Amino acid sequence: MKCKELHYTDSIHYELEQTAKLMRILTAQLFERLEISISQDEYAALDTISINPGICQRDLAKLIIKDRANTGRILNCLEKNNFVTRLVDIKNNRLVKKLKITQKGIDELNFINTKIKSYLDNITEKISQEEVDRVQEILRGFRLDLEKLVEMKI
Amino acid sequence: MKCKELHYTDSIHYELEQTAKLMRILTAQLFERLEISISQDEYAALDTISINPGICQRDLAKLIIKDRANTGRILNCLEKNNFVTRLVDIKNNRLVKKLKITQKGIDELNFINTKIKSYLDNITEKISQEEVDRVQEILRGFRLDLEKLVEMKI
DNA sequence: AAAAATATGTTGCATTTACAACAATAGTAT
DNA sequence: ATACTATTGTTGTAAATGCAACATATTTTT
Repeated sequence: MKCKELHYTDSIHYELEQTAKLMRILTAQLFERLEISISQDEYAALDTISINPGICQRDLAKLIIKDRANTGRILNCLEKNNFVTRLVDIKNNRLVKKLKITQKGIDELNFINTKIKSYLDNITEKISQEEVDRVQEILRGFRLDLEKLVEMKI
Repeated sequence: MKCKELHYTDSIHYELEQTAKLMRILTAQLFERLEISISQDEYAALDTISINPGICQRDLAKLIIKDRANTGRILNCLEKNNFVTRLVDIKNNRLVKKLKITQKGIDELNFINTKIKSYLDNITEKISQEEVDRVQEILRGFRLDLEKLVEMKI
């Protein structure tokens, strides 16, 4: 008798959404309080670009799970602040805008990382590192399965 | 040397957000494909009310993590479809609107549960039930900690 | 070679969402 | 008693988001 899954709100799907929603609100409040100049979406984009130098906009959109329109808008902000550069180039014989983080962007990224690290670590302090790692690993597998199921129109 | 946490996009916080985002998109597509008449937010609200009969709007808002305005709008839809009733009553000497699910609402809830169950189960099929339970348990503790940290203006 | 389909980025718009202001009521303070 | 504050729900509005349409260029099809 599986009473666990009778309610959607008891499912792992809903638990995931609620936790993520809270996490997002908390991060926004943290960014506000620490007077961080960019949004958490811009921060995520900047971090993704720093790991994937030369990535084009569409591939970035897929990684940060935003549509191309909003990815472009995020990049407008980052470019205006000189945190990234857009370089028109060729990829698979296609004109694309390749993205690179600037030195100013790297500095900003490090600055934000330093500022928020202790706060973010604090959230998971009650959970052992092994458990955090384990959850992260399972979530990753979960996400990779989801990516196969979802029709991403990006 | 902890290389894991050097990048925000490698953190459990970001992993959580990405996974939840995909989950939300997939659920929306599922609701669309199965021609389910209400949104997933309305579904979550309906489920929450069914578990907490007589709950007032503000308390519901806290549970589904929406502001009062949008919770009210969700309830407008559910009430228009006769899935819930709003009954003006007193709680702590305050006038509140207490919510109850109707028989039609119960039927709709069961109908949706039946329709989506196999699809949702399918997503986590590669993960053992024990692991799902474990992740859910850890996420729950994580969420409860988050609730203490976040300033909820609801 | 012409036409159709695909890929990439941008613009416009309609929906969603959050936040602030308001109305009504009740408790608390001066 | 009057004024101030707090609670609950609604309305209005500005910002965020997603989706469709477009412009441009390339590949594939006929």
